[in-house]
This record gives sequence, structure tokens and C-alpha cells, in this order.
Amino acid sequence: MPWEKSFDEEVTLEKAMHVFWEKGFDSASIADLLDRTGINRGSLYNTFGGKQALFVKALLKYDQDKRRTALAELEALDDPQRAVGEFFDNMVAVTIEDPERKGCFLFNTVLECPTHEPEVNEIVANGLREIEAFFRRCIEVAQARDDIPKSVDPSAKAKALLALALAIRVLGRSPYCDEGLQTIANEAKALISSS
Amino acid sequence: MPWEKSFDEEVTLEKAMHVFWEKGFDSASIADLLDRTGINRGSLYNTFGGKQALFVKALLKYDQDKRRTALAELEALDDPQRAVGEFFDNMVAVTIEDPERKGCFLFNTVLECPTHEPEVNEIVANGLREIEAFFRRCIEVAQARDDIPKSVDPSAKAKALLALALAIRVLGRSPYCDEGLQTIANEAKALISSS
DNA sequence: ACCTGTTTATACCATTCGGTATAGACTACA
DNA sequence: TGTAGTCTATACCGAATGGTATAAACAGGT
Repeated sequence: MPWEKSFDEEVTLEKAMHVFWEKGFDSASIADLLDRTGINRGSLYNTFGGKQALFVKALLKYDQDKRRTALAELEALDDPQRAVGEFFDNMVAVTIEDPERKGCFLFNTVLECPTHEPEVNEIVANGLREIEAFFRRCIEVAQARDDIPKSVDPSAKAKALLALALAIRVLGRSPYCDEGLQTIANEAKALISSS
Repeated sequence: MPWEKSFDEEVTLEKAMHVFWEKGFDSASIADLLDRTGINRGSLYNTFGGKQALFVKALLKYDQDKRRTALAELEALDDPQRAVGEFFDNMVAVTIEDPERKGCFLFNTVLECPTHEPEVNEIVANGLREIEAFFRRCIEVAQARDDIPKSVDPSAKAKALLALALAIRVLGRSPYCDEGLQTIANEAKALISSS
């Protein structure tokens, strides 16, 4: 190795991730990516391959660093009701606190699916599947502990929770009132407590 | 008037609407709009002003022709429970039947809000507000008729229904299974029937 | 000191972007 | 039959698009 890279690939990828996260694939230009990462044009193509490849890497990083990590932490609580509650409260807090109102990179990409490569669609589909599975497991465990009535359909309720989570993140990007987001989150929590 | 327009402005606007609906503002190019409307470059700028102005007109047309019309029809049923039920069933049907998977133009634009002019944000905010108000009125009327328990908070449940509706339309653009959409719709209906 | 291999910086590429200007085609009215 | 007024077609604009090529700067191995 005659020479070392002057930038950290992981740090750079994270910066690129934020660009795609904010703007989406089409609206993020190479110039944007170069500006925000600070790296050189050649370096970008050498290291990451190109815009499309960089997007995939960025989305995978988000999926790994944010979604997987967050779900794993909640699951480690070993308290399903609290896990779901914290999931939604955290989500609302993160949404409101972000001055850039980026929303969730994964959910944002859901809307772009029709124009994306199958590879991207696969990452999105897998992410949605795992979030839903997380909710389903929460419900099933709570049922086994008699915290939730057996009459509740875990699969159906899990889908509803996924839907509400997505909506909170999407509405968070728009001029929808912030208290409304918390109200929706509370409805989500109520979904698996009383009924 | 020395000469008549060779195209119907309303029909052309509808075609343009479909382009923005499919692709969103940024990804829809002037070339796309010219191709799909069939009109001339000059005609587009003369008649509609430009890309931005055309987008606003298209979104307003959608809001008028689709959202307002649909809500008015449902409200005319004078049967809140059925109105909400049909709202969600129709929504799932329309989503699944559309081969282009465009979703809902208004909901799609929610995600683009951060990059849009205040004028567009205002249209979006108003649309969301009115959909939520529709749900709220449905609940309140049903409560007045003792079809829904008074313990239900109309405002909160209306927000949850709005969220579920949005999620169905957004998920409909992705490789999320179609049966799942109907499941979410059923959960929405259940929200205001039992509890 | 001289290669070797990698990273830089920069110039360059064709294409497309949104938007404008101009010239010609056309109909209605005088 | 002008002629006025509005349409269409097309050429054109500078800027930005994603992507490539080239050449200099650099550190390690021998």
C-alpha cells in the first residue's frame, strides 16, 4: 500500500447517506454528494462505484445502523409493551427534534420504489418485513404473558402498527402539527393495550 | 379570437397531473410533460406558465377532482360507519388496481414538502386537514346516533385513520403485499367500531 | 534513487435540464 | 384582401446532469 486514503470511508458514507436521506435519490446530485462529503469526484467513483451503487450502500448502512440497532435495543428490554411504547415515543421525538425534517430514510424510499432497481426494492421490502415482524413478536410475547388478550390477531395488529409508524415519519416531513404525531403514537400504543 | 386552441386545456392539465402523480415534481421533466400531453413547448409555457405553476395547477385539480369529490360522495351517504368503511375499501381497491402504482398524488406530495414552495405546502396541509375533519365528523355523527361509544375521542381517532389511509397509499407503491393493505384497512374500520 | 501503485485534482464528455426567442402557420374580422 | 392576433414548431440558451480520462502528487518497497 503506497498511500493511505485521506478520508474515512465509513464517515464519508455516512455523510452521503444524509444527503440521500434528505433529498432522495433523484434530487440528490453528484455535486451535492461531493460538497457534503468533501471528497473528490474521482474518489467517489473509485471507492463507491457511482451514484446508484453509493445509494445502495447508504441505504444498507442506514438499515444496519439505525433500524436494526434500534429494534435490537428495544427487543433486549424483554418487555413488549414498553418496547412498542418506546418505539413510538422515540419515533415522535426524533421526528420533531430533527430540524431538517428528513423523516426515515427507509420509509422515504418506500415512496420511490417504483423508480428504483429491484435491489433497492428488496432492501425496502426486507426492512418493512422486519419491522412488522418485530411488532408481531412483541404482541405474541405479551400474549404468552397474558398482558394482551388472545383475541388480538398479532399479524394484523403488527401491520397496523407498521402503518402508523410509517405515517408518523411521513407526516413529520410536512406541515402537519407536531402534537398530532404524538396523538397518532398514543393511538398506536392503545392499539395493543386495551383491545 | 383569430384562432382557437388546438387542445383542451382541462384534458391537457389532467395528463400533466398524471405525470407529476407518477414521478413527483423533480423527477418529472418538461420533456415528459410534452410527450404525455402532446402539446407544444411554447403552448405549455403560454398556457400554464412553467413547470412549477403547472404542478400547482395539477395538484389543485387532483385535490378538487379526486379528494373533494370522493369525500363529498361518502358524506352524502349519511351513514358514517359505512362511509369510513367504503373510504378504506375503495382506497385499497384503487391502490391495487392501478398498474402504475401511483399511489395518491396528495400523499405522495406530503413527502416532497420540504423541497416545495409554501404554496404547495399550503395545499397539502389543507388536504390533510380536510381528510382528518371528514373522519372526525363521521365519528361525531355516529356518536350522536349512539353507534360509537362516547368514550372514543373523535379528534384522536380521526388522526389515526388519516395515518392509516396515508400508509396504505404509500405502502401500495412498494413491494408490500396487497393482502396486507386490506388488513390495514380492516384494522382502520375496527378502530371505530368496537372500541 | 527509482520504480510501483494508489489517491488526488482537474479538465472534459455528451446529454439533459428548465426556459426563452423567433419565425412561420393559421383563422377571424375589417 | 389585407391585417391583426394567436397559435405552433423549432432553434437556441446557459446551466447542471452523471460519468470518464488524464496527469500530477504522494508514500512505500527494493
